[in-house]
Amino acid sequence: MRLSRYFMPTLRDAPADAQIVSHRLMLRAGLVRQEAAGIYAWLPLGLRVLRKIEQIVREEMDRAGAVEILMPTLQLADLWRESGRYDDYGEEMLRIKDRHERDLLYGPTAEEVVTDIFRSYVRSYKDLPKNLYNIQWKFRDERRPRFGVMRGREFLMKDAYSFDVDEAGARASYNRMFLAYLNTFARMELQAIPVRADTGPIGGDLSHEFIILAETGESEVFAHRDLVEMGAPGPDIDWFGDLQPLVDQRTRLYAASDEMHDQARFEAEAPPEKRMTARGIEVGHIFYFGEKYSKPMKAVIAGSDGVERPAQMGSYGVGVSRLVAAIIEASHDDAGIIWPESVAPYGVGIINLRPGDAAVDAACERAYAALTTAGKEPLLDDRDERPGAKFASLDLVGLPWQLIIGPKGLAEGNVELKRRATGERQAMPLEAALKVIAP
RNA sequence: CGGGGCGUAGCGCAGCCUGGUAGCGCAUCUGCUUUGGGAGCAGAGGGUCGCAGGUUCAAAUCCUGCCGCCCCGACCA
Repeated sequence: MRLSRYFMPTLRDAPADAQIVSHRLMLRAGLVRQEAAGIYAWLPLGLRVLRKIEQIVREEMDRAGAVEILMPTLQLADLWRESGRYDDYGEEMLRIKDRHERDLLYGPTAEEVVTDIFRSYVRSYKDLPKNLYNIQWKFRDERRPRFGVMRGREFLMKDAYSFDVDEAGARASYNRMFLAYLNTFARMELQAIPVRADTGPIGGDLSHEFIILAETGESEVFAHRDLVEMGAPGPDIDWFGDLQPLVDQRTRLYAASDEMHDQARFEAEAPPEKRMTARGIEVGHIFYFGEKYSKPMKAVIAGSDGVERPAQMGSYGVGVSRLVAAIIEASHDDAGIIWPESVAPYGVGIINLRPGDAAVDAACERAYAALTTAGKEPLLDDRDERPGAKFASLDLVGLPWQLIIGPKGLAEGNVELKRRATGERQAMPLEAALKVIAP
């Protein structure tokens, strides 16, 4: 993409409304524009990041055996009356009427819809397990939207729903999601800590929140340090084998968010040098909730004994749009965003320091063509701006590499290659720089 | 929803207390000079001062109501 033809409205000053760093940087870098409290338009750069995150989530869901569908944003109130949640959900649900005076709602989640789909087609234990997911916009009429897209009223969520014939199967489904989440966040270069979460009235120990570490996060986490260092299991595990040991390994170490924290247990279970207290952002939440929806909605499955029983269900959420902000919170500096390579909107910014200079233009075009061919998605800054302005706006939008091409360097046969994350710069011939970026 | 704050040009702000017909920086446009970390000079354009009432000879400024937005708290991907 050439900046001269692009739409990347960067701002020198962030609007006063934006308080936290990710919100300020998202507005300054031209990723989003606020339309109302908690409601945002996604601009080209922000949309590209959102799509890349979405794609990573999709790939890891697919790998773990989940199957993508797309459910509507508008849902029938009658379905929610069946589960009993229409009256329970409260003011956060955006309720609307169509022209026939029928009650609809803009979905805050999709347990009812997916259960309705499931029960329409699946009858036998032989068809299980199933895990259906979608990546769709959700609406919650938050009392207090805040922190930009971190807590919006409209947000993009990946929500998966597992169906199993019994609790053992449901636990296996839960484990797949548990490990898939660790892989998902690891691909975004985030350190995610699974912490035991409140399961509410369902009980049991099968609910975890995934907190990513960021100094500016809203919640405090207390965790055994080994948990962070253990990292993700990686893609090459036997997804339909016994995952329990891998999960146990990661759940027996102490980890709690502030509301679940027990200092005495923490001190008993983790030696002082292993106790880590940090700030974090919740980016995922998984639950096993059994028959909560399948029972009232009569999503029943015939077992091998021929007896019909409600399906055992779990649900698994990832805040896709929230992740955009969370990644920025976890990865930025005074100059702007530092995108992990996997979610960067473009792979490399080519800075033409002197548009109109034939040699510089030619070198930029050569780099642009080579990097495009190599799949590195270059963004060529060919605007008629001063060098300083280009450096500043490329630092702000945070592409992993900057390839700086100007007359002075070219006279010596060199371009300059800068790593955004470290600030490290190196002069070298263009061909060498291209090899570094696209080996 | 309770508490606090803020709405003046695209963005950041001053002016309001003490009413007299709107200003600064950045951005934008034109010209010239510049060009390796957000240039300099000269000129230009752009504002129903959130909205609606009221007080007054006169309202951005005072009063009332409403709307919007932000922050803290209680709740949440």
